[in-house]
Amino acid sequence: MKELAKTYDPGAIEECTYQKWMGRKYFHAKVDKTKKPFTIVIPPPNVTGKLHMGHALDETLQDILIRYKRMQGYNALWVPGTDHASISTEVKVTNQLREEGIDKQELGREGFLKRAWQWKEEYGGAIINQLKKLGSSCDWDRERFTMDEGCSEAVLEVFIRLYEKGYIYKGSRIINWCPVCQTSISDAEVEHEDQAGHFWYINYPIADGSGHVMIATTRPETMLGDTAVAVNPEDERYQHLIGKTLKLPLTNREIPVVADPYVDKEFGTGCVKITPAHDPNDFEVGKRHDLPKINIMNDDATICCPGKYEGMDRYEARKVIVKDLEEQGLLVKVEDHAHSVGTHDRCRTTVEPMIKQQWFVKMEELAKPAMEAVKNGELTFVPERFDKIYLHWLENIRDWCISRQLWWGHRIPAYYCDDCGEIVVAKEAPAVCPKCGCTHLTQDEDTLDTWFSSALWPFSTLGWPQKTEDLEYFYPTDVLVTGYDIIFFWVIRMVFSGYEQTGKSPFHHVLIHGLVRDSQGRKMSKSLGNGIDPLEIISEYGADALRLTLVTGNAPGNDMRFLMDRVKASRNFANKVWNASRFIMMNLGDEKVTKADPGDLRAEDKWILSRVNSLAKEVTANMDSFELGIAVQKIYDFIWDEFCDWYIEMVKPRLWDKEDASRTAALWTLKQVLINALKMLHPYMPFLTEEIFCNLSGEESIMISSWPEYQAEWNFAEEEEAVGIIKEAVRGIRGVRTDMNVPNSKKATVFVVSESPKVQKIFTEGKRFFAALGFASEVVVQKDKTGIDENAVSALIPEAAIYMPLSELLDIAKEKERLKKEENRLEKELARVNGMLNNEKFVSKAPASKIEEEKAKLEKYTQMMNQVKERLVQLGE
RNA sequence: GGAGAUAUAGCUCAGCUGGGAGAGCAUCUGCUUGACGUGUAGAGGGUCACAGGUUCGAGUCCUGCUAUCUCCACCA
Repeated sequence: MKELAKTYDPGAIEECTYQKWMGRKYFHAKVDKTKKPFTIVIPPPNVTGKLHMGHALDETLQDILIRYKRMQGYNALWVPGTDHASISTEVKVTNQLREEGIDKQELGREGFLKRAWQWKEEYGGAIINQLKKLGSSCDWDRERFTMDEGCSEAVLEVFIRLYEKGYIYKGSRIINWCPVCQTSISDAEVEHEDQAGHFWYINYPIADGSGHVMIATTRPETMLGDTAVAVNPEDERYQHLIGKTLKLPLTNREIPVVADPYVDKEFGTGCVKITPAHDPNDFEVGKRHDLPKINIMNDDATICCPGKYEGMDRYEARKVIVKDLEEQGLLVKVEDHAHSVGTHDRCRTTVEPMIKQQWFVKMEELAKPAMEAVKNGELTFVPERFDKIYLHWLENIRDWCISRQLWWGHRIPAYYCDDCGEIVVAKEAPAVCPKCGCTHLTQDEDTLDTWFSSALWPFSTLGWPQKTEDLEYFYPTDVLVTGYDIIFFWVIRMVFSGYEQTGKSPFHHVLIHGLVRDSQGRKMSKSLGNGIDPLEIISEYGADALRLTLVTGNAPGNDMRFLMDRVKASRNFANKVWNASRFIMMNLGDEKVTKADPGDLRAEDKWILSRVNSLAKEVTANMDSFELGIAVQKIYDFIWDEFCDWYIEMVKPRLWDKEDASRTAALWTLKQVLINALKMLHPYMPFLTEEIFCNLSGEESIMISSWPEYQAEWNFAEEEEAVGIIKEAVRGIRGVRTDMNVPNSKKATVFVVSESPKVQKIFTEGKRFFAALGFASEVVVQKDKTGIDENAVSALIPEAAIYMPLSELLDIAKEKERLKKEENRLEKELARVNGMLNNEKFVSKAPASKIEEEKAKLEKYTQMMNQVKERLVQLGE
């Protein structure tokens, strides 16, 4: 057994421990029908990504579950990988090219993709290595990428299947356009934010010269594309206008006044300009009234209408248009108006609704089984409240725009015949057009939304669409762990894709976590510069300390603040475990101590065995219901409080005494309990526990050892009670001594007075604890106060009265004060208990066990109260 | 406009299906006892936001209300 350092040094062991695990293939899982599988697929981080606290939390939770299940004997598989992250990566590569003075368009599609792959190979792996620093036990042999061969095949397969079933269609519809990224984006990618803006009131002249119609708009520039003005059909003010024609200012185009219930009579002027090509609502109104759709913008959001405004940016055009209207006397007034503006979540640019030919997934039918899954419990969210958010989104789902005007991604497998216009959707380019037989076919230029491929991740990574053994065995996966921020983007799309393609939910449970915020509760962000780098925390405090910090004291689904004080507390705990282990190993020396004679086990041994036993039961139950923070809190308290501060201290005298017949039993118990505690801690703190476990047990690895299970022979109720009483007594003695300012060096005889033979026995057997824990020189147990100095200091516990003849130190005033306080407390307790027991309704309605419990308390408090009163009388009160 | 979350000790937060208010940090007072001062022993500190209700009993369930945060939503 090697000498251990005085403090735990994570840096010294993490790297080589991880290498050991990798080398021995402990993370690797293969089909084994004799074992039950447990599968998690990683939410693939973007290849552009750098490990941040959100990842650290996400990976830690998954690793805890995987390690736990692996120890429980499951065939645990954690599939890792990365996401190609279409826009993010494309922007990165484009910028890199620009720095080299290369224009993306000039380079062309093929050249660009070559560079993008190079970029992916060079930088895309960084995050994978960072995940390893955390201790993640992913099966790296199975690492996948959303654009690798298998995932790409799955994408083609799904696209074609959905197309053939009519779920994917191409259509000219109004979509969200990002003028900077120059691509369409889905509704989910639009973030709405409130911005201060204006309301411009503008007069549109009636063509027959009979006056004006006043409209209000937040976007005057879009009037260039107006093709109507709408009023509510029931609006009495405007009945006479319906059907009339207006002269659209600045263009002199004539547009009709239409009646449409969409218009809110109360809002604005009750007259709404209709711009079908640049507003989703207007688009709908336009469809109902068969209005023309006039596109007024280029892809970069400059005006494309011929004339004065052509080429102006949309905001510049707005200014000029307002000025022109003012000059023509058509601008009535301007009001401040806050309104919600849609922005692109990647670049914050205000999106422009535009009509474009795009590919869509028809969602209505696909959403049904996804909703049903949650309703019938096939799929559960932890915590449950996310059910509602998920269902609400699905109930209101709209078709999913999946085409992107980007190069980096899965190219849409649609081919157009240049001659006859036929569309062919196929895995490979057809040689000839099936309709006209020509050979002039061109593939669609667009790529797919990056979430299209991640939607297939749980099964594409297991070999789908092939019917692989892996898929058969490991799918559906068990748990998906992710943040609430991507439920819409990802979770929902995986679920409906899973049902559609495999007939099953891709996972049974979704464990949702919140965001890791900074110490002030702000989001960690690049622009604020308040991000904390997990790798720095790991190098300073260790991966285990970081992991523990991230999962302690936080309920699922809630955001958490990242506090350095908590990291330090976690580090301290690691050190505590280290030192407790060091102490045990020092005492074990070269002894193996593989067994103990049960007859040699003392009360404290049985107590701690019993405690670790019930801990295993509780922790297992907590982990099974995903209460990972509660579970680790219990392990933490057990190790630090019960095991270190009590058990180890209690057992020290037996260890010092080499002649003690029960020394081996103590060593054996220390070892057993430590091993069990380490095993329970291992999913949380893998490196620390591995290092100690291997030194202590001589076994290969803790991560392949078995999870502690509750065992009936380690259930010692009697000893638990006895040690409980001893602990109370020790606490009482310590409390009194501190109160009286008695130095530890001042030993005293401890008299224990109890009438109960059972309690007398407990204290007689427990005498040895009082020397070390209660600074006793001698312990005398008796049934009354005979022979005890009147002026002895007292400590009263429910089962006994304890006296210490420290008369020279007895401060009567202080002792009285303490007793009064105790009397006070007891009075309250007694009042409460009596109140309950005297309440007829309580006695008749409460469960019998509860009544018994309260009766027992009454007895205990009464006994205690008598002692206190007696003592007060003794002190002349 | 809907929906959700949070409100518990000075700070950051736990508290599962209702049955005597908890942790870490901070504060105060002790301790050079042979694992650990990244330690140890003790102490102080809370009308569990507010108001009702259900119940023998509510931090926990219900209703309302206030504050803060978040998500969803096409009000020009």
